[in-house]
Parts: sequence; C-alpha cells; structure tokens
Amino acid sequence: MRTLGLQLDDRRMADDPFDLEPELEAGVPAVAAPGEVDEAEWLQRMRHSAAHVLAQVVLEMFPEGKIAIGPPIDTGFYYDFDLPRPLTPEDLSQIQKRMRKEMGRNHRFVWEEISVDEARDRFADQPFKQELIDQFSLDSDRLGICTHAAFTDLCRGGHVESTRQIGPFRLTSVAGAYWRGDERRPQLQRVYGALFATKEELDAHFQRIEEAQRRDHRRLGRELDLFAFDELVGAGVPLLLPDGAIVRQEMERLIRELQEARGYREVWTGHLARGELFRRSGHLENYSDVMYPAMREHDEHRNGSEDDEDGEAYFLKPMNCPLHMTLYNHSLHSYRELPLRYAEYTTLYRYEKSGQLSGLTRVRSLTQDDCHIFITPDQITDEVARVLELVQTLFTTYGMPNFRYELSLPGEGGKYVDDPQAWSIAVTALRDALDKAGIDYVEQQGEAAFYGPKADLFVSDVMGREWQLSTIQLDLIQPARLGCVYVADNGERRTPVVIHRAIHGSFERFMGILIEHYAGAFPLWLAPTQARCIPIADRHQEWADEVARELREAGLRVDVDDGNERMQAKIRNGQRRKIPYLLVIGDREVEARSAAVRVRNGEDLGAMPLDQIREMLTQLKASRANEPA
RNA sequence: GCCGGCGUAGCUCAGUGGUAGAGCAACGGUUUCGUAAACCGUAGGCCGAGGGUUCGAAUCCCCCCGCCGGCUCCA
Repeated sequence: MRTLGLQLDDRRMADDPFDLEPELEAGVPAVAAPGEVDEAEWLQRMRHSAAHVLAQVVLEMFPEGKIAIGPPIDTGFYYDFDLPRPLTPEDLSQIQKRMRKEMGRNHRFVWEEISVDEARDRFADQPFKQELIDQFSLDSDRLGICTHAAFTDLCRGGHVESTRQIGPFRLTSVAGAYWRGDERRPQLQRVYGALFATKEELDAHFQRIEEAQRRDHRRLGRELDLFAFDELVGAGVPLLLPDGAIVRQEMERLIRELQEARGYREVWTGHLARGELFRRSGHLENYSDVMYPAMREHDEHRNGSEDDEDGEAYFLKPMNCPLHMTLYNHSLHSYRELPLRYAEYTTLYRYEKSGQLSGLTRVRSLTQDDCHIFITPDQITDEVARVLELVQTLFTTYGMPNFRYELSLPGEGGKYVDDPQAWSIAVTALRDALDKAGIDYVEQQGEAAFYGPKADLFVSDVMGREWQLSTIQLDLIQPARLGCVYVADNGERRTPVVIHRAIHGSFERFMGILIEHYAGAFPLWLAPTQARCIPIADRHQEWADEVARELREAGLRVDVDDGNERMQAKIRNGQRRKIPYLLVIGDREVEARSAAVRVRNGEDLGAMPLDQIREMLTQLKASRANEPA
C-alpha cells in the first residue's frame, strides 16, 4: 500500500487522549451493541476498537514492542508504539492485511474492571501502561481493561461488540510522536488509520484530501506562477514572481488604506538593530532561540568585552516593537497625543526550526502589517474595539468568515511579568472589548506573551491546520523597560500601555491562506491579470490591442493572447490561469467596437460595448467585490 | 529540532549496476479558426550537492541540502 501520509483534522480530538477515565458515565455501556448508542458514538467506538486491533497485530509482529495509547480521532484512529525498528510502508500494508483478517475472525470485546495491583501485574512489561496506571490510580482503585483475541489493553471502554462490526478503514501513515506530547520524552511511532462507517464515506474522505491537495497554496503558487522557493536562496525565504507580487501589493494597498483612514501613521525602521536594544526589550532573554545569530562587527572595530558580545553585535529584527518604542522616545509625548499609532510593513526574520517550515504559512522572512499603539490605561477598551473593527472590515473584504478567536491568558510559572494588578486590568479590558464586539472566543490559560495577554484570530488551511493571522496584544512591560513615557494631565510622567497588533498577521502567511481560500481564483481586485483579450484570428489583433490599451488606461491589468493557437485553446489557457474575464474578439466585435465577455465560471455575458466593459470592471475593482466567484 | 518518506527536463512521472525516457509546458514552422486542448518539428538533464564502493552508479553505502507528512514549537 502506498502511504498517503495525510490526515485532516487530527489535532482536533474530542477528548484529551490521556483522560482515560477508568469508568464510563453511568448508563453508557463499555461495550455496545449496534443501535444501542447513537451514530456518532458508534463511529467513535469502531475507531477505538480498530486501534485495539492495530495494537494486537503490531504486538504479534513485534512481541517485544511497547504500546502507549490509541484513541479515536476525527478521521479515524491512531496508536503509538515503541518498537525495535522503524516501521516501513511495507510493514504498514502487512499490518493492515492482518488487521482485516483479525476483524474477520469476529473476536468479541470483553471489558472488565480490575484492581490497581492486578493491573500493574498484567501490564508488567508495559512501561507506558504502568505510567498511566500510576496516574489513574490517583482517582480510582478500579481500572478498566478490554480484551479481544489474546490482546488486552488498559481501557475505559467504548467499544463495539466484536471486531467484525468495525467499519472500513485504511492505514495511512506512520509518524514520530513524543510520549505524552513532551519532546523531552521518548519518541514513539504513531500509526494513523482512516476509518468511516461506510466504504463510501471512507472514499469520500480520500476524495476530500485530493481536492484539498488541488487547492494547496504551494501547488497553486507554482501553477499560477505566484511564488517560488529555491534551495540556493534558502529554506523559508519565499520569492514572489511578478503575479504574486501583484497580489501582495494589493493586500498592502488595502491595509494601508484602512489604516490611514483610522489614524495610523506609517514609520520605517529598517531590518537591523544592535543587540543592546533587544537586550533591554527582553527579546534576547526570551526569544533568542528564534532570532538569527548575532552579526559581529569587523574585528578592528570591536571594542566590547567578551561578556558584552551580544550587546555590541547586530541582529536582524524579529519584531518591530523595540524599534517603534525607540522612535516614540524621540520626543516627549502628551496624553493629548494618545493614542499614537505607528504602523510598519517591513520584513522580520525569525529562525524557525526546519521542521516547522511550510510553504508561505511558516517562513523565516515574514512581513507583518505591524503596528504599535501607545495609549493611556483607560484607553485600552476603546482602542481594542477599534482594532477589532479593523479586523472585521478586513476579513469581510476578503470574504473570509471562517475564523475563530482565542483569548490568551497567563498561566502558572515564571515566564510572565510579575505584576498581578496590571495583568488583571489588561485581561479585563481585552475580554470586555471582545464581549462588546459580540465576538465568540475561547480562553487559553498559559498562552499569553511574556509581556501581556493577547487575542488571536485563527484560520484553518485547506489541510485542516490552524494558523494564527490577526493578533492583538497588550504590553505591560516593554514600554517601561525601554523608558517610554507620556505626560499626564496633571503633569506627571507615566508609562503608556502599548497595543501590539497585526491584522493580516504576515502578508506571506495570509497570502497562502488567501490562495487556498479562493482556490487560486482571486476576486477581480486581487487578480494578477484581471482580463485577457482573445482575438480569434490575426485580423482581430488590432482591436484586441486597442481594447487592452483602453482598459489599462482605466487602471486595469489586461493582456492580449496573441499566440497562434485556436480560440478554444486560448480560452482553456485563460480559464486554467483563473483570469476573471476573457474578452473574445472576432469579426462581430471588431465591427461593433465590443468584446464578448466570458466570465471565469464559464458564464457567457455576450458581446458588450467597450465602455460598458470598462465601467463594469472598474466598478468591481474599486469596490473590491468578491467577484467573480 | 525529532521520526518516517521523498529528490530524474519548467511541471507530472517512468527508468533497481551496463549508452537517461514519456506526456504536458517551452521554442520554430504550418494553420486564421466563435467559447475548455489544431498539426508538424526542435530543443531541453553535473539524475539535489559532496564523498565512497565498483571495471562501470540515476540505481548500492556515508554525509550534507531541500521538499512532504506527523510530533514538538510558534513574541
């Protein structure tokens, strides 16, 4: 079997896989007959049961293997193993075959409760199970086990009656996964399987994956000549081709317009700064692992001591905040000037670990639509509301309604700045602003930045992976560390609160998401080529050129396909290029000073006078309508 | 960073130790056509980089780089 190596939505498990309560809720049978539980529960049970069969077969093939956990997930199941050697794709198909055979043998699942001591005994040679027993025995002196064939697993139940009731499945991939999700602990081999109630649903699942692959921005970026990566340039450094650069420019144009209208002022701070700046801001201390290493001055100019190396060195900036705060400090500000909004669109450099890189969505050179807003503490709620309005406006413009917010709060531990009162004010203000805007969000403990709480907006890519785009962060510490002050109405000097915020997040990541959102078919205002003239024969060339010229004069991006292919081929090419409008020009159109308008979706609007076409396209462009679909 | 897979023409992919291939794209010519592929021809490669084994390496081994999936991380 060929490994598909793809999972949709794996991460979104219904339950914590380690929350293996030894007993099910009252009335829910550990082993259920068909019809005894609802469809969704039955599916979960088939998946969970399949995981047990997987473990059975793997242990038969590797008797010295150690088993960890094997929960159901959104698309099937997985099981984690510690085995003497890595599993190959051939092993996977072998395992799959044996699983099917075992299922055909119709083993019954038998669930029972045993004492902790008995459990320790039964799983004597299973260290991971021993650890789970340690955990569960804190809450209960009885533990569940489930047996089918000659295989017994520590298990809270949730099975079908017998292995023949397990639905159609396919093993999809094997991947490394740390025990208990902790990278300091052993890395296990995780075998993933897809399982659905029917063969049709299983096929539909793989169909969905194929469709997802077709709109993957990495693939579309190549097909549409939007961007490229090159080994010689370096991993994680996206290169925009002319068409990709147009999309990027339109995104920048949009956010500049929106921000200028909301009182933002654009600044520019370049790409480098001395280590001393990042030391004072706290970045070197907290984030040196994602900063590129120091760039030293040439030896003959160096005068720093060994202790002071970082302070004397230069660093590529990983964020703009210290620079914006430095700019702020170039004059003394009155409370009357606040909020003061510094916007910047320059590239940041972060050393993302190689395994984290992913197309445009995770890169090492990224360009934020970044801004730092200096405010007084009592302006927090209002200003956050203004930022939320901006976010809503942007996502509405792109026609992207499917996002979710997360409110990230401090957790336990020393990572956070110790000022409980400031945290409390900031968290309350942020929560209020979200509530007032009527935004749904989930609160996440321990996800805050070291300097303050934040509200982040997440969107899923076509493969089901979630990416953070917009972020609104309250900063309670950096302004003080960098000596920012404003003069209050009583003449006192006070430290401003700073809101760090990015709306697109990074243009790179957002472009990746956008490409997938539109499946490469950008609305007119974003489309690299907005219309293409297609002369049917050479004698139509002149009028086609004229149409293109006039539309370009109206500010539209229009080209002419003057190749010697047949019209049908030109239409096909234009369509594959996902150009919003194709303007077909033959004898009739030359005669009538018109063009036949074909929309990207195949719709034929018929011949329209040039003036009307220009009017329609400029209108669409100006309104940034999400058209044509 | 870790585990696994992969790297051959611009793209998609054949080629498992003995002279590097196909389709599409590109380019040249012919064709001048009414809404998703006209025809003929030409060119295109340090088989990701380096090292090794061998009479001989795209093919086997080592190391590096990159890509893909997952894990972990993400100011």
